[in-house]
Amino acid sequence: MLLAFFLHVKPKPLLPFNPFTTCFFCTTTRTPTIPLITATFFKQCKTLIQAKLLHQQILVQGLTNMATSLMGTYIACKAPGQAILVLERLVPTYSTVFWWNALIRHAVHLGFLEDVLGLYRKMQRLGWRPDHYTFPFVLKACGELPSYRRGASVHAVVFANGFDSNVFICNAVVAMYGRCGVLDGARRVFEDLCQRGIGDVVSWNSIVAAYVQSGDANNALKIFGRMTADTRICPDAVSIVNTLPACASLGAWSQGKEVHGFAVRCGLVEDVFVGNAIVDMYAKCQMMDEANKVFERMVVKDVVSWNAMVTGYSQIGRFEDALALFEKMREEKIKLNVVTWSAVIAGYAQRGHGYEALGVFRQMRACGLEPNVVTLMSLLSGCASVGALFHGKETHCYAIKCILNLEGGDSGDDLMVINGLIDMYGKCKSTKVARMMFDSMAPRSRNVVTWTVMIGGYAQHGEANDALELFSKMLGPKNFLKPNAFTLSCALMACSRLGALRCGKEIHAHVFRNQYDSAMVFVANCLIDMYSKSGDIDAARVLFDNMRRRNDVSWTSLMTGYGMHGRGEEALQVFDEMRRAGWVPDGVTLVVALYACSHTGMVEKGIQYFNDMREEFAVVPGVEHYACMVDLLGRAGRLDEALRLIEGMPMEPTPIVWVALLSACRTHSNVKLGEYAAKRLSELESENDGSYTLLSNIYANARRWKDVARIRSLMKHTGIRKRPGCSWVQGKKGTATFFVGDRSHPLSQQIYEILADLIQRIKAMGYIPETSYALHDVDDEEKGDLLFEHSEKLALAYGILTSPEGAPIRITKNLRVCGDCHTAITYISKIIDNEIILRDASRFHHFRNGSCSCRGYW
DNA sequence: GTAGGGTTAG
Repeated sequence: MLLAFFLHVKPKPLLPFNPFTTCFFCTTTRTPTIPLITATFFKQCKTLIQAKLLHQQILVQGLTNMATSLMGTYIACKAPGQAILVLERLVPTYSTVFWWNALIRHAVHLGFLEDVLGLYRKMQRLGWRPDHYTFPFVLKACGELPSYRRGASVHAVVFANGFDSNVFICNAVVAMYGRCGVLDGARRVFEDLCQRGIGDVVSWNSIVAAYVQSGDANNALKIFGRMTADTRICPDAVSIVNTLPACASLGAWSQGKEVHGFAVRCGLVEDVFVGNAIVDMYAKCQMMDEANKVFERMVVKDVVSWNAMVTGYSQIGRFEDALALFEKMREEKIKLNVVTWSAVIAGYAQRGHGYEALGVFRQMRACGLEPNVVTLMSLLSGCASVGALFHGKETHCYAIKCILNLEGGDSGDDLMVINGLIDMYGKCKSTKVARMMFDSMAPRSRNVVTWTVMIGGYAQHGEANDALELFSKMLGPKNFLKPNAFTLSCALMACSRLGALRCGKEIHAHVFRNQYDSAMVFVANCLIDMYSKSGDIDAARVLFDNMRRRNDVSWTSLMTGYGMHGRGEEALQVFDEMRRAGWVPDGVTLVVALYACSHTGMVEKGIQYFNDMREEFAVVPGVEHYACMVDLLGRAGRLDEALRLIEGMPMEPTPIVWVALLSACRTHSNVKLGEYAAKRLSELESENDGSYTLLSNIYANARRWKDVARIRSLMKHTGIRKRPGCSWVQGKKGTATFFVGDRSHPLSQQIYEILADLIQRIKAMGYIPETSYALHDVDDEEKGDLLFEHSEKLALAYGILTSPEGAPIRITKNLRVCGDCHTAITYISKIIDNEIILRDASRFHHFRNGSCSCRGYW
């Protein structure tokens, strides 16, 4: 017998662990001995082969009393079939319900929940009746899966077999229903227990936990109240620990305080879990001083207590305190866990400090801790916030290594990480990679967030058409998923970018038909933005007036709309109303107010706001405010003042400031200052095609053709190409897009005919082409021809061709409108009936009867 | 029975 065993063992000496070869020789006599099988063997068994070796040895030695451990080992090696074989063959004579229960217990402990249910079914098929010991385990498995259907059938068996008098089992039923989210089921069983007077503290705790887990904090607190009033029941630590998160989620600090007091009276505060729950409750209610008081008094603290404090500080924006506490943890040699590190990483990420987040992540790795899903999610949002594509890719590698289940079958965590990755790639302007990930997913595994981050990625990076296409695909019959408020906001953002009024209105109708109460303010603000950026500021106003609830963004969005449409007085009226309504303008609101002033020529008013910012609004002027002021003074032709303002700035001017000055120089034909601004821009290494074009236009206007040529060759050398101007019109049959000299449209011939006719007619009215807007050193007549083919003129001709009489023609241009086109369109508006609404990169122009709403401040 | 995480606007 022994020899046979030797023969079996010997051929596999290379296994990393072999319980038998390691202790098979007596060290003194060098003779073979029979190994003593201990619990360690079972624990160390990690592979199926090792488990089978152990199995052999148990057979050889006839150690049937070790069958339970062996079954557990097989289950741990993911071989429940083998475990059942043990049950059926190894101990046929002993095979009783007891053994089945042992097996089921092992499977539950190891989390093999499907196997638990398989075993449960099989034992019944073989004629074994589950007993009082079986049911709690099986119910636990149903709850954790969760599977209401199977849970309910187990409940039926419990009921049919008269186990409903067993409190232990009934409590498990309550917990099972709770975990499956079937609250009325849980409640019925619980109330039944109470009525029969057999409910114990565990029953009460279970029903409270059920409500808390389902997010019904109100009912959880109600039941806790009933529990404290019931003299037969004495709440324990678990009751407290269950209830406090309910207070926290409601922000119900006063009820939390009562629970805290109750815990003190019952002497339960000494319990670390209770202490932690109290600290956490105060932290979540943003009462960090209270939290700190409890934390300081805690006799026993663990890493959870510290983490609750660190997270609390981080989440209310007291990140310095969070970091200080984090340092203290390290000083006091508290063993940091992955939660601690993740909290700090998330803190940095939330403040947009992606690189610091990465640094902390590296430290965490250096401590030998593996990131988990939460760490990676925080890290990804950090990378996304700063557009750190390279680090994002690095995180992607970690995700593949540590988390993503590459064998398919997306678990919830996988999906979350994939969504985070798509979001990161989208925000880092790698929409192509994002889309590849999106497309490579099984359609059914995508959820609303997956679609939203992809749509949002497109919308944020100027690929608004793709965003809307994807949005309509999402609603299509193949993948109908109900968009949530986030999705709608992203889609509306895309509409805003395109000026896609028709599509925006469809989304508005969808919002109207479906209830989006919880996030209505957010969505309504996006609608205001969409209407105003699509040219219908009055619709935006109606929407604003009808809002039941507003926030500061609502007000600012409306102001922005009025400002863009050149209705600066109304913008400032809204500003005043906003303040009268009790809202405190922030930095953004002031930028919008200044912007409204600058686009309407209210120079003095703007200067006044700017000077009063600190005292009246308690906002320290930032670079963006200075840029607005340079724009304001520049548009008004006060270029010297603008320059002086820049020179007096307390911070380094950013490119936007110089661009503002440069474009003012273009408008007011100031070559010298324009050259200076362009030089400063190039020092900041942020020359873009726009600044070259502006400078070139300035030279052309001064007829300095050599300089124009120089700029052109400079652009060639540096590889910077002028972004092609592009205009589009939203027609009934979709969008028609035009580039300069575009002849690709099917109606091209008619468009050019109409245009030629219009030009003839306005020339007769006194229009003179402003040739300085053409970027070519050719004679004036030819330049005039190039001007006539500008995209906005083509778009207008198409609009006239296709619009019904009297209907407004809405044109959008990706760059600022060309000065010559502006003049030409002003003339044209005199001879046609339609209002022309032109949106360019800077603002709206409403042309009607030979004048434009911008009154020259474009 | 306790802690941490994803998508939206001016």
